[in-house]
Amino acid sequence: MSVLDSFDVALLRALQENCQQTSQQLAEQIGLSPTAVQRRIKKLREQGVIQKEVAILNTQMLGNRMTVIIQVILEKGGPQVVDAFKRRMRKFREVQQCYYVAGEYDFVLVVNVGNITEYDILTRKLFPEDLKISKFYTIIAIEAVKADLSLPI
Amino acid sequence: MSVLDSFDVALLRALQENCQQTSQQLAEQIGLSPTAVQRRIKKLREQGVIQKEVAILNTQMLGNRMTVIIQVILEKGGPQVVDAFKRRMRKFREVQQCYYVAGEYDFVLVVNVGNITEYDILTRKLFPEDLKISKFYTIIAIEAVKADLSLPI
DNA sequence: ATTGAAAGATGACCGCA
DNA sequence: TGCGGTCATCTTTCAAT
Repeated sequence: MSVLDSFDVALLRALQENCQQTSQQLAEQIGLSPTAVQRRIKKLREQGVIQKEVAILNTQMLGNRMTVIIQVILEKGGPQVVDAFKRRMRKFREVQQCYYVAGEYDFVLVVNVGNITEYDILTRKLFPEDLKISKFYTIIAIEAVKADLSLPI
Repeated sequence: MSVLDSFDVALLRALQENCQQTSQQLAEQIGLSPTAVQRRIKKLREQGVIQKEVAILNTQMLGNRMTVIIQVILEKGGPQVVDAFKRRMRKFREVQQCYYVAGEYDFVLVVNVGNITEYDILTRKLFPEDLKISKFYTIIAIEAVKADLSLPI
């Protein structure tokens, strides 16, 4: 993995804002030729620095969906319990984010569901009896003031 | 705002995975002609259903950055305090996500910084004396097991 | 849904450090 | 050798039918 120069950083910043810009537009912004921009994008994709390029949808336009934050404490029990939990979380499309955290809780989840009924159904599937969940706390989001994943590089 | 049919939903699902697919690729997946796909994408963008299209970067490839979750309690004091806080959070690139929440806390933030020193500097800027912050609790993420914003539609 | 014109991406080639 | 620039070609988009 080669090191990123200032052109790469400028390019990544621009692509985090909008990845549909033409190489010409990007080229003007960062001061390079369109072809050089393309070559760099290709490389950054291959290296995995650019993980994916995705559409961000407007939650408010898709029925009043709700976001909840769930803090989870697992019953004490080795890394295999933790790993099983991680694998489980990755499977559920409703679990947008899952952080393995230090401190009082073991995991913090950001979950998106259509309504409170779906929330209830989901938690039963996420945390079945046989899974070693000790306790979980739910925080309901009233408003997503800001929601992106861009890195402040 | 017109209602979404099953083609739109299929299209949105695909674009949440990868927004760089050609209209031909998308057309094959959802069973429509490339032109129809283009028209629908155009409309969904104009309507704002597709909010933006962005590159997701690999945190691990950009120096060992850290994610922290911060729970904030404001001092009691009308909507103008809440609004001022929201406006402030939107300004900071390090604040990836900010949820206004119900319950014990007023806000939950997901913050990304380069290291613990940057975290310290940031919190001083995020929560200056004059702002009505009563208390904040920080949770350090050991690992981002999953991090996306795609909606489970 | 098909078609044709315009725009953009991709690859080959040259030059420079 | 690695990287940037230009040019030619192929692909994709987009609007009109």
